[in-house]
Amino acid sequence: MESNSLAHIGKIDIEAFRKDLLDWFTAEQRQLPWREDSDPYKVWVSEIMLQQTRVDTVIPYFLHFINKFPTIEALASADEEEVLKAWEGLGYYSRARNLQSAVKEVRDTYGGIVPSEPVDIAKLKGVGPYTAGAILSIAYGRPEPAVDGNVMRVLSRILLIWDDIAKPSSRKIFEAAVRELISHDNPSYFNQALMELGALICTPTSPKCLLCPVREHCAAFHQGEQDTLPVKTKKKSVKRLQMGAVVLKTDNGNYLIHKRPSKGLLANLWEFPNVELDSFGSHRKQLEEFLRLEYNVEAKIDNGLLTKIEHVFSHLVWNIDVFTGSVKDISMISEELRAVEEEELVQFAFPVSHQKIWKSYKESCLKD
DNA sequence: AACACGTGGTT
DNA sequence: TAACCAAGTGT
Repeated sequence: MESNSLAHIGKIDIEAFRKDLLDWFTAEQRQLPWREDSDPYKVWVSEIMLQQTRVDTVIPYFLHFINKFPTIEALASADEEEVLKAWEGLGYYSRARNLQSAVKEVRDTYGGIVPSEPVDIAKLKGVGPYTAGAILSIAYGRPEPAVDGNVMRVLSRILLIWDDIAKPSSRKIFEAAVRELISHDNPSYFNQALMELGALICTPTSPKCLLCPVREHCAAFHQGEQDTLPVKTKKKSVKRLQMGAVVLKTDNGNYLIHKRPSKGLLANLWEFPNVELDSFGSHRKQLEEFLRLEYNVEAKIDNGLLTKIEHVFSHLVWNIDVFTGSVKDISMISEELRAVEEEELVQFAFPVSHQKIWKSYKESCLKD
């Protein structure tokens, strides 16, 4: 990390590198909804959505979200339920809650103007070093580094940096590199160009070096190391949990749904009642016991599985056995449970696995 | 520092 | 198909 991580930076013709990179971006950049103007709020929303998420996935969510919450004021005054519903299916739901929290902070503390000072913007919830640099450079033209996975991959190759990019401590090496390389005439294009190059040309596998506008500046290309960089250690394998879930119909035709806790996995999203199962005894009995003890609900679980659903997260996998069942008396229903009509379900934000549960349930109803 | 935190596309 | 990947942040 040390001083020799950036040994190759002195060998680059920085002026020529900037020009080649910016000329390429000017000619080849994709037309994306968040590139139509540099409204700091829209830049902000796009950057949060793009965290760990593909451009093609984000586009429809961004269009809908900006249409529904066009301004900081609109988002700040919205119900959290509405915001989560607009985020449904995007994943990493704390992004949505942190974004709304930070937007309220901007309304209340900064007069509704996204702060343009690094120390201020970095305080906002959900705005880390990358997002701060992205907003500052793209919306305000400040020469701040915006180092994401693309930038680390691209610069590890151009500058032949062998540090492990999976280590948090490596990011500052790349920030130091960007501070030396960045165009002060157009920091916005420079940062976006580095990311666009990573997305379109300098890809994780099979980089398209023969199409690369800066290959003559690239140490890895000259040394034939483009396929060995970046160095990135592997993460450990995920844990598997056996879950049981149940679509529970009340005697007056409503369905029981549960709101998840405000912290942790899928926070504040709604779901069908579910619990981790052990391998001893009947899954039906375990579910009935869980419903009685946890929610004070006396339920009859039907014989036979409705379906099995696999829900893959970054760090774990749920194998969900899905049942159907009925409840007679919900007078003593617990707080986090709601009995809602079928038509009302669309108002609630569900994780993808529970959307699949409902879809499967509706398909099974058609057969009767 | 290491791990939690979603989802869908690719290899 | 299991593993990996994609414009990271919070704790």
